Amino acid sequence: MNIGQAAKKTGLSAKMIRYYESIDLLPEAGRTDSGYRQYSAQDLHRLAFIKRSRDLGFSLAEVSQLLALWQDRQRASADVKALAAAHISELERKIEELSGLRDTLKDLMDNCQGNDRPDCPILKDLESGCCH
Amino acid sequence: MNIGQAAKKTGLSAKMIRYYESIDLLPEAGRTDSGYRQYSAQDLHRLAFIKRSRDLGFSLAEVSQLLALWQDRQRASADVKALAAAHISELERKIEELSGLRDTLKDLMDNCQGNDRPDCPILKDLESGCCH
DNA sequence: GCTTGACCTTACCCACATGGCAAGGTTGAT
DNA sequence: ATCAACCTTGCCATGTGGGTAAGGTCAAGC
Repeated sequence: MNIGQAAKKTGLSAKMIRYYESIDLLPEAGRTDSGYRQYSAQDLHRLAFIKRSRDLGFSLAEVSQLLALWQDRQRASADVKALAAAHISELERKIEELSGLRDTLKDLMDNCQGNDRPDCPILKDLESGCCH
Repeated sequence: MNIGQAAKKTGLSAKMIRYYESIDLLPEAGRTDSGYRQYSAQDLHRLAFIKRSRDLGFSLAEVSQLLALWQDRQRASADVKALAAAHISELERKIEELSGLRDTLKDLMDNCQGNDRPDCPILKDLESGCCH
């Protein structure tokens, strides 16, 4: 199967499949005589694993670790669970960070008339950190 | 005041101050005879505005718009409020997205024993999107 | 056999916001 | 004079892609 078909079947772009190969997330694909990459059902399986992992927000470095665990029949499920837990922690950290920003902005917005006049507590806050 | 001092006072790095100047977020700084950039209290004020805006999660493009409104004495506070509202919407979209990922991962984790054995529902999920 | 269009290849440049490093000039204090 | 601490510009890197160009290949239709 050519790269375009593999891309369609997995939801990845051909570009990204080549990129993953270039950073050794994928082994070098087989080639036809004319140099076209060829993908087997097993290759598609690996690509789909990557796609799903990315969709769940894992970084490529994390995907690399997950792939290693996936391939390792001696793995301990605790290792996978630890990776997932670390990722969840990171997600929660980001969620907290963004929620804090949202709350701050909401407070500022609620105090802003939002009319034709220039007075604006949002701008007042933004300039407030200044050098006094 | 030299760039290092301005950086310390605003919490920005000297590198970023130069970068902001290069992308016209800042006017070209004054220079000493030997070429050192010089910053006035007014310059610091603008830098602090940028810092605070960045800390609230606005992109540099949004900061640019905020600066324009800040400088415009004829501005309507509604315009500032609209910018803030758009940013809040974006924050909430991201929060929802991350929360969804977190919930999915939590479900998977809860079903994983996390022991020495290789069986792992997390890996099973990751490979599940495959080509059948 | 030739053309055409769809596919493939590599190799660049772009984004975002920032960090790092190198090579060299300036300043101020000792 | 020297030395440290500052400044300058310029280049490279990050991570996860998108775009685009110049060229090779393949299959279908004529």
